[in-house]
Amino acid sequence: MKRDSKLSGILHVLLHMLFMRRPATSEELGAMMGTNPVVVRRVMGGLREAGFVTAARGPGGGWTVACDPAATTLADIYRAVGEPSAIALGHRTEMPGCLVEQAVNARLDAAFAEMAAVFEQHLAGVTLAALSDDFNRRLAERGASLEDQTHAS
Amino acid sequence: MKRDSKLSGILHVLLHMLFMRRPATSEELGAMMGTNPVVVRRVMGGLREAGFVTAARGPGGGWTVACDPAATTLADIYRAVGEPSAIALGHRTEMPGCLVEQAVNARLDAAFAEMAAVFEQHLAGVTLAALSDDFNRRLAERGASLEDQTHAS
DNA sequence: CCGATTTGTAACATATGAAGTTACATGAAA
DNA sequence: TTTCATGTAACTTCATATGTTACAAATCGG
Repeated sequence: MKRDSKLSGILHVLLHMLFMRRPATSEELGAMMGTNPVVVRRVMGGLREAGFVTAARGPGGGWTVACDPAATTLADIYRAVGEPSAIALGHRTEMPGCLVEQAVNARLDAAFAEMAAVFEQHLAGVTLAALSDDFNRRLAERGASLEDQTHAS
Repeated sequence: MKRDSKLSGILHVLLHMLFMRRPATSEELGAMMGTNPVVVRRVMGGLREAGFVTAARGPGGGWTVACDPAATTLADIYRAVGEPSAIALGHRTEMPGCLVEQAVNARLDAAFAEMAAVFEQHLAGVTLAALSDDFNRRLAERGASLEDQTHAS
């Protein structure tokens, strides 16, 4: 199955934005994510609607973080990007007239629901600030500077 | 994302096979699963290699369950069908030179690993016999007979 | 007002992978 | 030796995440 990488991608650019003092354009963020500016706008649009970022048009415009990183969890971001299904398995048929299929689906659904719950709980336990701390820890371990990470790399 | 339904499908036919006294052909199983006999052979092939079913060629041949349903768990079957990834989310890049991406990936990987573990544990706690019991319970609730479930339905 | 810059969005194109299909070889039973 | 069945390779189809093009709308500096 082709994996959805919206969450991964958007977290990446959000974290970069936390270290920038000025609005970031879709073009810049696209370069960071290795993708097209339009893709960035599409995904960031969800965050904008949810109020986690703001967008400004025109020269000097771009995207700005508009939430408290210590109060925003990965679960919030996950929902804002449309909560794409985290589960790659499914049923063969959704409307089984067959009782065998019903028995199978019921068990699998229970497992799927458990997975989804565990995932969201995990995300809810990690704030953007925590991610930012992770990053700073890695920087320190490497003895690298913030500027080294501005995605010439 | 297109969901992988091999586990769902194969459990369905396995359960049917438990209630049959004779080998089931790929054609019959395909009709039950609403798919092509070749697809059935492909997936059953994994179970055969793992020893959970046997296949016989020629007239009167077909597939036969060759394991103890009370000793075979859904986790066994899941592995036998190739353990397709249960997780629909992924990283944007796998080899990040960027420390931001590393920080993000590490957190997401932890969440994914937790999901996968929970899923396999859940599957490991359900035997084919338990599924069969589920089915019989549903039959009783409905007051239906076994024959009603032979997939004309 | 004008032109440059940037977001917003629709419409279309590409790529990936699960599932479906065709074709034919192999083996077993009557 | 014919018929029924699996075994498997090769190809097609379909869904959908992502990428691309095109252009409208808004904002800023002059």
